[in-house]
Order: sequence, then structure tokens, then C-alpha cells
Amino acid sequence: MDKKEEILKTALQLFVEFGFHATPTSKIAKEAGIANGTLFHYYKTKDELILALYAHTKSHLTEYMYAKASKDESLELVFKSIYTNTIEWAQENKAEFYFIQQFSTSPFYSLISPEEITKQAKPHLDFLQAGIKAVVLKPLPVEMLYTLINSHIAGINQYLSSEEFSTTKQKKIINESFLLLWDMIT
Amino acid sequence: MDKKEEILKTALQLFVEFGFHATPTSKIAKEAGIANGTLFHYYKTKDELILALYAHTKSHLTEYMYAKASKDESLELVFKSIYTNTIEWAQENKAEFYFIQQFSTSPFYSLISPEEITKQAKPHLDFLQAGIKAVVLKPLPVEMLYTLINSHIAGINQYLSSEEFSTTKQKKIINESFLLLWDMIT
DNA sequence: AAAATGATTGACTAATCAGTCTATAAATAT
DNA sequence: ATATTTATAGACTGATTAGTCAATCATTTT
Repeated sequence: MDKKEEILKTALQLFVEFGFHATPTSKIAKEAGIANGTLFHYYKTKDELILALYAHTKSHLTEYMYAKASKDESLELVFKSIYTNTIEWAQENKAEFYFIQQFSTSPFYSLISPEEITKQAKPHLDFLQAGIKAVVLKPLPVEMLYTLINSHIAGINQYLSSEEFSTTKQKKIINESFLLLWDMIT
Repeated sequence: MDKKEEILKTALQLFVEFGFHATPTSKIAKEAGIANGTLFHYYKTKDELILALYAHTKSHLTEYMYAKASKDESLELVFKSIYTNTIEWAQENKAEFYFIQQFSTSPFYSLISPEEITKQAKPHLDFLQAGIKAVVLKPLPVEMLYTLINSHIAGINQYLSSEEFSTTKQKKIINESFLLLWDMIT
């Protein structure tokens, strides 16, 4: 078994449940079934562990987002695929998605360099820029579009998590909300 | 001077800057210029302080939201007033707004009872329901509308905070984004 | 004015926590 | 086979922290 993975997995669960402050490294180690020292062998500090967990989780999401989106299709279909993938991932990986949000609205987020953040957003912004150039998306500032789309997704995800919807109902909501978003930005 | 207020004010700044975990009560007391014991005289535990701070801040926002919105005007104008007020408050009270978000996406949020949350949302949901009944808003589930509006506001606020916009430019963005939202939900 | 209640202090404590250290075991390189 | 590096363990420590406590000081009630 991969201990590094095991540590991240355990830390995620505990951070989500108790928060960063109320999750001692000793508890992470114990729950992960390893010794205290082993944790610090892989991650020099608790902060480093937290940052690594964020990078890890974020890359999981990004990976999934662009999966299954063949570039042959229309911009709308590609966009919809990314939209749907993201919400599906969030629903299937609630703890992970919640962690990303928890991290992003915490002082830990400021530990990530602006360059890193810009780098992360670049492909998404480029994609939106292409949409504007193709006269499909409204000619709004891409950063504005990006933030609006992101928060829309966060909102829909929150709504989906607030009640117990059947899978069919969920798909319906996703389709419906996509149209709302699409109408707003095109 | 009101020490209770002073404690809340100081705690807010420190929580926003360092997070809950990295803000000892001793530091709050010192920065607020009071003795350690005094803090615990007013708030039995640190958790109680955090919860009180959330309630306090949230009620500030709610108060401001509905200010200046005379009920004689059209639903659109009332809605726009609430929308604008909220974003303006968020921009003028960045630490407060950030704190609300930080708190909401932290495990502390689960300490608030579902009843309290429902009670908080009730007037907003009623307002949206009225909008639907008046055939102004789309007949979507009010909870969905509510979440979408909230996250839209959070998004625009994030965008406004990401760069330095002039006041005129800011107003323009708010007007523009309001139209986007309004078109989406009507 | 006396009594009672509430506010304020800061030293103190018991517990906890991040991170260290020394020792072994396992794996890899020479 | 030997040497070197890496992985793992867990006891230990120094610092920190939430919360207590006993003692004043201030204010209000009787």
C-alpha cells in the first residue's frame, strides 16, 4: 500500500470533518495506521501536507473535468461536457470538492503563489477566450466569465447536496441549470 | 467602550488573517487590549465566540441588504436594490464578507442547527416565491433560485475583489452582472 | 452605607500539538 | 557481500493553548 496516498486520504477525511485546526497530525497518523514519524518523513510540516493535499485534490478534479470531452464537437457540447463532468465529480467526490472550497476560503490559500493560480486558470481562460472569439460567448472579461461559471457550479452543487435527489432528477437539474448558465453567457 | 464588541472586532480581523486554528484566544485578548479572563467572561468557550461572531456578522449583512429597498417599487427594482446593497456591503466590508464565507465552508457551520438555517433563509425564499407567483421569476424551485443567486453574488464579489476597479467601473460591473442574473432567472 | 452582583485581571494548569531524535528494518546501489 | 540510502517506528520535548481560579475593582441594589 502507498503510505503517501494513505496519509492524504486520511487527512482529507479528517480535515473535512474537523477542520485543519482540530485535526492533529498524530490523529492523521494513527487513523492512517502509520507512525507519527512516518508522516513527517513524507511531509516535512503540516502546512506542506495541507498544500500537497490541495494540489492533489485539485488535479484530480481538473483531470476529470476535461475527460470525455472530444474536441471535435461544437463549443457548446464541449462546454456542456466540462460542466457536467465537474458537477458529477463534485457529487461523486463530495469530501474532495468540499475540501477544495474549504481550502480556498481559508488563509492557507494565500500560501499558493499568484503565478501558480494564474497557471491553473490559464487553460480555462483560453478556452473562454476562444468562445468569445468564435462569437459564441458574450464579449465579457474572461475573468468575469470564469468566476461566474465557477460560482454557478458551486451553487448547483450545493443545491444538489442539500436534498436527496434521484439520479434521474439530478441529471434533469444539471441539464436545466446548464441551460440557465448557457443562456446567461451566450 | 464596549468590550464585547471590541473582542468580536479583533477576533474577526485575526480569524480572517490567520484562520481559526492559528488564532489563540490569548492573542485576541491581547490585541483587544483586555485580559485573558475577560474574554472568557463574555464567551464561555472559543467556539461560542466564533458562533457569536458569525451571528453578529450575518445579521449586519442582512440588515444592510434590505435597507433602502422601499416596497412600493417594482419587484425588479426591489430585487436590484437588494442585489446592489449586498455587493456594496461585501465590497465595503471585505473582512466581514470573507469571514462569512470562511465560516460557511468550515466544520463550524455544522454547529448551527438546521432550524436556524431554515429560519435565516425563510424571508428570502418567501420573497422569491412571491416573484414566481407574480409570473416575474421563472418557476424553478426557490431553493435552487436562492442558491444560484447567492453564488452569483459571491462570484461577482470575488471578481470585483480580484482587481482594482474605479468606483464608476465597479458600478458598471454591478449593473451589467445584475442584468445577466436577472435575464437568467426571469 | 452595606450588601450583592458583575466586570476585570493575570498568573496558573492540564492537556495537546507539531516536530525531533534515535534506533531499526528494508531496499537499493556498489 | 558490503555500503548506502530510504522507510518506519514511536518515545520524547519544548512550546503553545483553551480554559480556570482566586483576588480585586466597579457598579448597582437594598
